[in-house]
Amino acid sequence: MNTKERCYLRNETGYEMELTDLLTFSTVARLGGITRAADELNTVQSNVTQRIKALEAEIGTALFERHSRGMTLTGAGRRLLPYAQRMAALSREAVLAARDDGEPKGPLSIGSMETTAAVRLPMLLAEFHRRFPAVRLTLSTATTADLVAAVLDGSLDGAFVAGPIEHAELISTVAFREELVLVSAQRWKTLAALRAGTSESGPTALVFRTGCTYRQRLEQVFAEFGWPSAARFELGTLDGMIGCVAADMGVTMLPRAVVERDYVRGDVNIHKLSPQHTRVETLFIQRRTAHQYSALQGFVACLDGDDRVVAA
Amino acid sequence: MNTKERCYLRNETGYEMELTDLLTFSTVARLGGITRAADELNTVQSNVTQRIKALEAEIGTALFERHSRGMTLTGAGRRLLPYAQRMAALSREAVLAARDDGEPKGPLSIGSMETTAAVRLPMLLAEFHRRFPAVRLTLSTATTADLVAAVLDGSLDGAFVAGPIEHAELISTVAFREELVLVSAQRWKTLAALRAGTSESGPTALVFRTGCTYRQRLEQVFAEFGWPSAARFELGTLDGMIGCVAADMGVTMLPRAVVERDYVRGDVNIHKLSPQHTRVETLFIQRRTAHQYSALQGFVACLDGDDRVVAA
DNA sequence: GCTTAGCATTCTCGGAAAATGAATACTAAA
DNA sequence: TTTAGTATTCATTTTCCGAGAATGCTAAGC
Repeated sequence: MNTKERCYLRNETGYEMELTDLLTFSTVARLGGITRAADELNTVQSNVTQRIKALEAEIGTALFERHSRGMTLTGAGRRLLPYAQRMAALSREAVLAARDDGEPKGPLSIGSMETTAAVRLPMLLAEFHRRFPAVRLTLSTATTADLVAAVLDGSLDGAFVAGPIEHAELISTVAFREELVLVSAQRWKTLAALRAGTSESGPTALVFRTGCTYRQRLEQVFAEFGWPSAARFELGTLDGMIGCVAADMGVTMLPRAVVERDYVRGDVNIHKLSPQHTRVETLFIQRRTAHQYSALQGFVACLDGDDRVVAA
Repeated sequence: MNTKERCYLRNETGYEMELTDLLTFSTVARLGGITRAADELNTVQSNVTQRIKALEAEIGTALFERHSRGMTLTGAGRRLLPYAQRMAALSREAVLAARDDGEPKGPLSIGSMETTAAVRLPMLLAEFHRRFPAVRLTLSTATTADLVAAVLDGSLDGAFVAGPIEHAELISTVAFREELVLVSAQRWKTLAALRAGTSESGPTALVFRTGCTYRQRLEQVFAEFGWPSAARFELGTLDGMIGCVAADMGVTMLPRAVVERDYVRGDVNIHKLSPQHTRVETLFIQRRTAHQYSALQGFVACLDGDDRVVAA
C-alpha cells in the first residue's frame, strides 16, 4: 500500500471519519440500500458505495451485509448507527448554539396538537410575536405520539402534547390544564339520554388518527360505558370533527375550551364525565440540550408569563 | 455570490461543518493561535486560517477575536467549543464501539495513583493479561485530580483514584479499601515521641505534587497536630518518598499496604491515626458512555472477581 | 430456463477543494 | 527603529471527490 496521507489532521487523530460519511451511512442504513440512499442524497450510487467502503476500511469491519436486494446493518453497523445520529444532531445544535447570542431570533419550530392549536395558541403566538418579532416561528400540528418523536429527533424545537409524558431526554412543563368533555349532537340533552337512545353497541366514536391521547381517553370511556366495539370514524381536522358531531354522526371527546363556542351557539351538547377520565394536562416539551436556545427560551417565557392554567 | 455547491449532502442539511474543521477550531482555541495550532496539526498557517474562516462564514459569526499575539474566542466561539469537544470524543467512541464485537481486545488505557500501581495492580494486571491476552493495556500514573480529568476527556478509559468522587459523567466502583498510616523514620517509635521530638513547627511533610488526595489528608492531619506551617518537600516517586522517610528527612502518609514491607524490614515506622483521617477508598472510575467497551468491561470483571477489599 | 429489473461495484475522467509555500501586513516588545 | 511573532493573502500544486458509464450479481417474472 502506498502512503495515503489524506489530510493533515486525520493522521493526527488516526480517524478520517467525517460527518458527511456518517450521514451517508445513516441514510443507507435507514433506507436499506445504496441506490435509494444515493437518490435521497442527490448523488449517484458509485459515490455512496465509495464512502461506505472508505468508512468500513477505516473502522476495519464491514458495516453492512450485502444481499441482492439491498444492504442491512451488521453488528458493527448497529453499534455505529446511534453515534452517527447523535453526532448529526449535535452538529445541528452546535451551529445554532454558536449563532445564538442570547437575543431570540432565527427559526423556531413548534408543534402542537390540533385542539391546543385551535384555542390556546392564537393568543400565545400573537404575544410571542409581539415580544420577539425576530423569531420566525413555524407551527405544525400532529398527534402527541408523533410530536414526542419529532422533538426527540430534533425536527421540532418544542411541542404541546397531552400529558403525562416521562422521558429522560425531555423537559416538560405544564402549559394548560384541560377538562375533556364528551361532545354529542344538540338533541342529546343528557348523558343518560344518549346512553339510552343509541344502539346497543354505542354511538359512533369520532376520533383523530392513532397516536392522539384524547382518542385513548375516549376508548377508555367507551369501554366503561359498555361500548367496546362501537364504530370508529377517523377524521383529520378539528372542524370536521365538530361538524360531524353537530350532524349527529357520532360523539367525541375534546377539551371543554375547544367546544365551548359551539356549545354556547347550540350546535352541540357537552357532557361532563368523572374527573379521572377528563383531567388532562397539556405539556410543553423540549429536548434536554447543552445549550438553551434563546428563541425557545423566549417562547417558554411567554408561556410562563400569563397564559398558564386558564381552564378550570 | 456565485453558486457554491461544495458537496452533495452539505447542501442537503445546510451545514458544511466537518469534524476536521471542528478539530482545527478546538486546537486553535486551546493553543490560542493559528501558528501554534498549525504546528500541532502538522500543517501550515494559511491552511488553518482558511478552515477557521470557512467555519466562521458558515456559522455566520466570528469565532475568534484577532489580536497581534494570537486569537481568543468570541462568545460564539465559547458556545461552539464544548460541542466541538463533545463531537470529537463521540467520534472516537463511535469507532471503538463499532469495532468492539464483545470480545475484549485492542488498546486499553488505564491510569492509577502511584501508590495503587505499586502494590495493588501487579497481581491484577497479571490476572487481566492472563484472561484477556488480546488487550494491549497501557498503565500510566498521575494524581487523582489529573486522572479524573483524563478519564473525563477520554484520554484514559478508566483510572484508580482516591475517593470520594461524585460526578454525573463518571461511574465509580470501590476497588480497594486502604488504611492510611503516618510513616516516619525507624527511630520514632511512637507518635508521641515524634510529636515531642520534632521542632515546634513540625516535621517536614513529604508529599506528592498537588492533586494527590493523600497529600490533602496529610495536610489535615498536620493542621490538627498544630503543624500548619510545617515544611513541604515535593517528590515525584513513591520509592523516593519512602527512601527520604527512612533517612528521616520527614514524614508522609501512605496506604498501609504500600509501606508494609518497608515496615517489616525495619526501614520505617508506621503510626496509626484516627479513622476519619485514614480510611480511604480507592475507586475505579470510567466514563458513562453509550457503548460499554468490552476490554474495559473485562477489566472491571477482573476487579470484581477477587482482588477487592483486601486491606482491613 | 431465459429474460429482465434492480442492485452494488469498479473504473476513468474532469473539476473543485484543500494543502503548500512564499510574500505581505500588522502589532507589540526590544 | 528594529525585530520577532503573528495572521492573512495569493498563486500553485496536489489530492480528492463526484459524475457517469460499464460490469457483475441476484432474484423475481414470464
